Amino acid sequence: MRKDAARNRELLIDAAREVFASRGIEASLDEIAKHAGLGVGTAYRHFYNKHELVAACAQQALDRVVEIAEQALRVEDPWQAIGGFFEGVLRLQAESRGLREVFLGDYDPDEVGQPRERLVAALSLLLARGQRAGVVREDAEPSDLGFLVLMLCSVTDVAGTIAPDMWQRYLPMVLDGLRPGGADFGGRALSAEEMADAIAAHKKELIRATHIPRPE
Amino acid sequence: MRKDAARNRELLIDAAREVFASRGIEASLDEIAKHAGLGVGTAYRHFYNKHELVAACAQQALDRVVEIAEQALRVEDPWQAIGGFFEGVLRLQAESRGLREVFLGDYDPDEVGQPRERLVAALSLLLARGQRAGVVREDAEPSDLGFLVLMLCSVTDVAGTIAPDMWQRYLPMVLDGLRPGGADFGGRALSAEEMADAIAAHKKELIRATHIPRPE
Amino acid sequence: MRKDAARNRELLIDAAREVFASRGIEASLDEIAKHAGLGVGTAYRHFYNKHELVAACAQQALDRVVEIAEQALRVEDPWQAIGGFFEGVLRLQAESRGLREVFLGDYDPDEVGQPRERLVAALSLLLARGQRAGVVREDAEPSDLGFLVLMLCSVTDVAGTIAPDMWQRYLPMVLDGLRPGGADFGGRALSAEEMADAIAAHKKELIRATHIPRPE
Amino acid sequence: MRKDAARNRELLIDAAREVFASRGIEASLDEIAKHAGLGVGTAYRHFYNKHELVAACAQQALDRVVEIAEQALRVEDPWQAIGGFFEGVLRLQAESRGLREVFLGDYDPDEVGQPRERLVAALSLLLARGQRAGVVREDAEPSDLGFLVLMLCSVTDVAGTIAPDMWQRYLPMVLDGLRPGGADFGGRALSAEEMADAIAAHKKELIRATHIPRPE
DNA sequence: TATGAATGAGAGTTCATTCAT
DNA sequence: AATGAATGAACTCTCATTCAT
Repeated sequence: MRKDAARNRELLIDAAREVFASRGIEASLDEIAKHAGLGVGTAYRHFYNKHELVAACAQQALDRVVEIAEQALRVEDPWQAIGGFFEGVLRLQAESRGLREVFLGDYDPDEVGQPRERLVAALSLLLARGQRAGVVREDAEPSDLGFLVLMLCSVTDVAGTIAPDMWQRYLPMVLDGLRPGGADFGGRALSAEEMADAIAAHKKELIRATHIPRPE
Repeated sequence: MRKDAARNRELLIDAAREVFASRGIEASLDEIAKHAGLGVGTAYRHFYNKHELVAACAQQALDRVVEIAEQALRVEDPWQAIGGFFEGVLRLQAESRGLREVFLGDYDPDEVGQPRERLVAALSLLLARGQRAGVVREDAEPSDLGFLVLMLCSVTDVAGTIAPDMWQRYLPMVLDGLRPGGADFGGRALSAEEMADAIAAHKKELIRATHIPRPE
Repeated sequence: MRKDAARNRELLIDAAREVFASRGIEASLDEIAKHAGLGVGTAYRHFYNKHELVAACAQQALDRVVEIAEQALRVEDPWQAIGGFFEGVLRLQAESRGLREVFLGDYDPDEVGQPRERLVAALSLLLARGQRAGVVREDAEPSDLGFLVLMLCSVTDVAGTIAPDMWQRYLPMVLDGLRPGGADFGGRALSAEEMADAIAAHKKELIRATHIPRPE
Repeated sequence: MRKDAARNRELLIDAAREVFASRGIEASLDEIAKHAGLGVGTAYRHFYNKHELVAACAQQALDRVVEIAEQALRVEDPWQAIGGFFEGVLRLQAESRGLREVFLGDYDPDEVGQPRERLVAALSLLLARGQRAGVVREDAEPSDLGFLVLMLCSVTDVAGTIAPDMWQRYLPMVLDGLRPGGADFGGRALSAEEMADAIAAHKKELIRATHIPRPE
């Protein structure tokens, strides 16, 4: 029984991801449930409201990014590890359009705590290793990795079906910017907390697409 | 009366920009009209449907970007001209959040022909001047300017209210990438037509939020 | 000035008839006014509301039927006069579809008094002449002429574009029914007043399509 | 639940018939749903749009007419069978005003195929029996039965509440017209297909009141 | 527990009518 | 007197959410 419930939850999240990708985030729950081969009612047994389903998708996306970051940590060469992280995320983004939208809007910072911390930890390590090895500039910070990968994501997002690999054109430039001797940064970086705040703020915008917060 | 009508059209577009910025693109026409101090019916006298109002906002945004590009052309120094263009666009984006969303979705390529051509023309000139002066790498293309500015826009978009000037941190890196001797590009650039296509395709995604094309 | 006003009134009624015929009675006043080459405001100078414009069309239709009846009276032969009346009305109906709808809904018995009386008078005379000449059965009444012509109108109405002359198939039968020795009538006839009442009642149904009676 | 759903479907059709009868076909779905004691949403669960609800009413009306025709076939005497058919339909029409409007506009010839065929079959049989027995003229055709009953319906339609039985006055005349030796027909009859076409064309007029076809 | 029917608020859109010019 | 812009109530339809089965 428990197994079935868990299975249905997965089915719903997967269906949601697919339907959101093709129909946009304003797809109806009816359609998602049907796509999952379940009734709407079942969706409401697993998620308090549409918003929570979206959040679960975001969670899943975040999980995959964390995985990519942790995999990168297993790469011996510190510089290749960083490159691998970028490529991994971008490839994910290219295949599941809208990931960025969903990823950024991770919807409930309070509930996503742990994976986020794991992400920050992984990125910090990735960066520190590079800096220790002298292949990454000293003034780079973990949040820079976040913003730089985001920048490339937005290229993919717009280039879309026409040229889903467009990010590859700008990747060397971005990586080059991380090297020691790269152009001076034009301002200070965001701390991990600030970045979390920024994302949380940005999420509000996206959340409006799903409106209706918890009651009470 | 004509004057009042024109005034109301402006009022509506302004209201739409503001409401879209704060409530997202799925804000209702009722709300926009109210914000403009007008009745819904009036909105429909001026715009065939919601989609057309969004398109008008996009048009306006595009116009402003074109202006910025043309202003940049009047700057003597070719390199400063390019930097000025980047700064101008980013500053605009920072002040009117959501510009990117609306700008990219300029909604009817067929109807926006002329401004877009003016934009491409201006960017091409900007680039050519830089290349002739030897301050811009030879293999850069107009579409690169577009994507690079977009990348910085996305930073602003996410950093939002927390750090609306975050783009400044990455601007030097991006500009550095345009210099001769910058890191090799990782793939070919998009031609102006391809970029237009990509944007047009991307727009479809956004258009789903507004759907309902002209009838007949 | 007076001339212009009268001219515009005619223009509007004509436009209304045409637009109602092609677009149905739910056509908008805007469209009718545009078709007449005038502004909506002008329509409201001439007609208190949409309902009154419809009523004016009905009035005009009634006038034309009265004319047909009075023309028939000028035909020497009493039987041919009656046949001529039927043919005249049906031909009118065939060419301007929807006449029946508009005609029946003559909308304000109080205001249409005179033409209706002229119609009843003409029909009574038509009938009496036939009865006096012995070519029409004695128990026929003026309202019978009305219903019989209506029956044929409904055939035209449905046969529509496919076979606008379908009424001709059943005309002999109907006329035969008016002859002395025709099949016995199955019930009593309506008096002129009753028929007026029936039409007035029926009109209410049609009026609902135009709703909104005078205020107060 | 299935039972409840079916019940609600019936409730909606019944409510629609009643509301259409009293308020006209342009009654709002809100009103119909309320009359049925249901929410609008429920109406839309059962019928894709207003048009389909009207079509369902038409379907029901057609079904009842088919029943009447098939009942008539069970009457021994061929002539009385025909008279019974006329009386049955007219009585139905008298009690549910607007039947004619809704009946004629049976809205989707493709989907109503079977009942229509059953009707044509029944009418053909009715007629053939009469002709074989020598009580119906040889040149009468099934479509004649349709038009003749329609003619009487229009009388009822107009006479309305004032004299709902007015059709009885003209029934003998009409039946007499079907007898051998009745007045010559004034033109050819419509074939079953042509009549279907005429009705389908007429329906377009009515459909305008309901517009908006299925999407895609 | 799963289902899908029911609900109703809310969105986009139209149009009779009013009124400033 | 004529115009057409402005208004807002009303209509059709959608969809997140609830609830009977």
